[in-house]
Amino acid sequence: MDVTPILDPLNDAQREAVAAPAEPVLVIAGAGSGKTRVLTHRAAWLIEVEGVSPQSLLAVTFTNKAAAEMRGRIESLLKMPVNHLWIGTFHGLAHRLLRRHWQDAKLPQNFQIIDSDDQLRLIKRLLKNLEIDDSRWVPREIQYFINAQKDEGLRPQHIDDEGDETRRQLIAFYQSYQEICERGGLVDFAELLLRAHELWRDRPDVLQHYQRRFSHLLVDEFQDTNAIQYAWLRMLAGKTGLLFAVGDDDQSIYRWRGARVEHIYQFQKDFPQARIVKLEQNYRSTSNILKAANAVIANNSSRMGKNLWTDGIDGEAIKVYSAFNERDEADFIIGRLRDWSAQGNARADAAVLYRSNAQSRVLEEALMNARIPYRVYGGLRFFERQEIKDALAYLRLVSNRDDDSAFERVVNRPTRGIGARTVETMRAYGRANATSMWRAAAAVASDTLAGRASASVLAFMQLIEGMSRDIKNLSLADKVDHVINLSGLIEFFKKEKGEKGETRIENLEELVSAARGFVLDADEDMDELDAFLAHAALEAGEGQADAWEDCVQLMTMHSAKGLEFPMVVMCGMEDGLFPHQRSLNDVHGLEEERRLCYVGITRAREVLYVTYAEQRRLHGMDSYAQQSRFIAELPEDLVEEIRPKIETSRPLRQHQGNRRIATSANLRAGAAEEIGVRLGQRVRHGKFGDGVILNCEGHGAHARVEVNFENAGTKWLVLSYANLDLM
DNA sequence: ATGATGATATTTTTT
DNA sequence: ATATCATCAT
Repeated sequence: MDVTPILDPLNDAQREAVAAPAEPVLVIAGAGSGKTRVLTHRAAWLIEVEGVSPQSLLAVTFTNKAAAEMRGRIESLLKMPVNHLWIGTFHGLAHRLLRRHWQDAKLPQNFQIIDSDDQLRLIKRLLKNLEIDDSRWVPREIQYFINAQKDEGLRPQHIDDEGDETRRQLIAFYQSYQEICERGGLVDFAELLLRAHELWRDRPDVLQHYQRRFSHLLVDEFQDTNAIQYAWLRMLAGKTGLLFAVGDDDQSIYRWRGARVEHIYQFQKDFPQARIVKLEQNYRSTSNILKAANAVIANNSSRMGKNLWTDGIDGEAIKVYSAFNERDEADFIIGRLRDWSAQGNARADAAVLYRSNAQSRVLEEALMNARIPYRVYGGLRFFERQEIKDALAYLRLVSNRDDDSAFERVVNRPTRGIGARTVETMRAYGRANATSMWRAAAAVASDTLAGRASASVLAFMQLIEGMSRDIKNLSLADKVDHVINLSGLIEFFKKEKGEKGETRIENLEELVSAARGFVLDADEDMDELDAFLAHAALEAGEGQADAWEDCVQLMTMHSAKGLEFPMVVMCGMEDGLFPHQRSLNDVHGLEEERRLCYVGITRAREVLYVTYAEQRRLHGMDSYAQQSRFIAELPEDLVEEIRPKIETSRPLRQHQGNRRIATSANLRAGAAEEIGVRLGQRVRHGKFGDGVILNCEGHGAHARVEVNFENAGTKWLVLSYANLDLM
């Protein structure tokens, strides 16, 4: 057996993990230390060297992208396709189990998956239906509560209300929500995991089957597992299963959605014989960047402890720029991006990272003005678009009439004379008789409802029944096409003003293509339409499937995790923004923000800029902030401060006399002359109108003037950007 | 059923 | 500043 291709490209630590004997292994893999490489080489090692059948391997990831990448890399290592190797997301694998054992899991065969948006709508409707004072309840919080309980593996009957009325009510909501889901055969994301766990818990025979089959479990991003995911893994591993988990406690940034780093410590308790391997050699960044990252993360108290190092070069210093305001910050970034391009680098190799999405706007405006192509990550994905979800809801209703979530979505979309009143009547009937909207509609249409409403409801029901009959023997794509055409959605969107409707119709056509390209997994014995609907829910598609152009990359630090760029700008580094205001108050929150900062820094390969604005317009208000405490945590000797401001405009100290003030005034006048304006000069601004120059500071591209506008008050403007007309 | 008006809140995101 | 949402008027 030639093990060279598997072991040769590895360093000692990586090799120790990959070639570990049959024992549980926990790999603490620092950023850029070759985590995916270890995972894929371990799989190859097991198959090729240990003779483990691919069928006995289960590899779990968090995202579809990671799953696809892992499969691709294992196949290229082994130089053969590994179809029987189960690689997937926790949710995807749980879904697979539930489809195979739908009866044991007490689900209808055609159960459907609802996404968080469907879930939220369901909860909003539930509140209406229960005639609850909805000013007291925020649907999002109820959703959060339900998911948090499910993530912990808890059913309503397991939860203690602790004598708290609010909590008691929340538990009641969970209960009612669950009843609606059960009735409609609906399964939300958290439910997939919980059900799969309960399936194994309640059916030892089923569990045993999988325990026997999967002798080796590989887990990616282990620090991101929530309680139910870890419980699921532990159950599957049983006494003899071998868990190989890879993660980084310092990159745990998803506590707010249930992830528990503590599982890394729990692992060592649950598997005391486990081998722990730390990967600390970094193959991504310059030494300076790594030193900075190490220094920042060292301020966290709860960590396993790890120090990244490289045998590469020191590289450039980390450049910190303090901007006057967010526009000046954006201008500075534009300048650096221009330099970057001018030095012959690809724009796509530069990324601008920010803490929250709202920050992208100013950057986008500046990039647009500067004619620099850019791409914003995140945003609406294909299967999440309204029109797509509308079409899918029709399909869901065709597949299962009791799907209330789908029913409510499309019953009056396009408008067909079934208004709020009529729907309310149906809801009331449904609630009173504990039945679905569809059955309620049937019952109500024949007696309770008035003529017009009744006719509309009957027409809707006939439409769905008709669709169901018509498409029975059609191919999947033709089914989708037919349902879209009969639904009336096309005409409905045609009436929409602007180009929006046009785009929506194009998207619906795209949905038909997606259906045409959909291939049902050969060893999955399930209805093709149901499989397609599940696929739509579990893989919402690309956020921005733009053609690959050479674009600057804009994204949040969260979405940057797992990526790397030769040049990185971390912007908006102000206390209150990053670390975020809502995380400032508790230690856990602050430490998570710091880990996020660590993630941001370690995205950079060669060049790292850190910027902040002293003044920022946020929520329509100007606010002043201190630079982020994380900036102060960067070692001084690694940092180069970029300070364009000149000292003349610094506030004068109390003890300074008139003479100094006069000098200062002269200096300002001189500075004004230098940048081509005169104090007291009248100017005109495109937006603020006419005004008078009161003051100025800085020079070159950073020169600013203070202008007193007749109608807009006093403002500081960056001269090179403000486009002032001198009068 | 649709549109205008005013109140409200505004991290992070995958499945 | 702005997006979302409920409420009220047309």
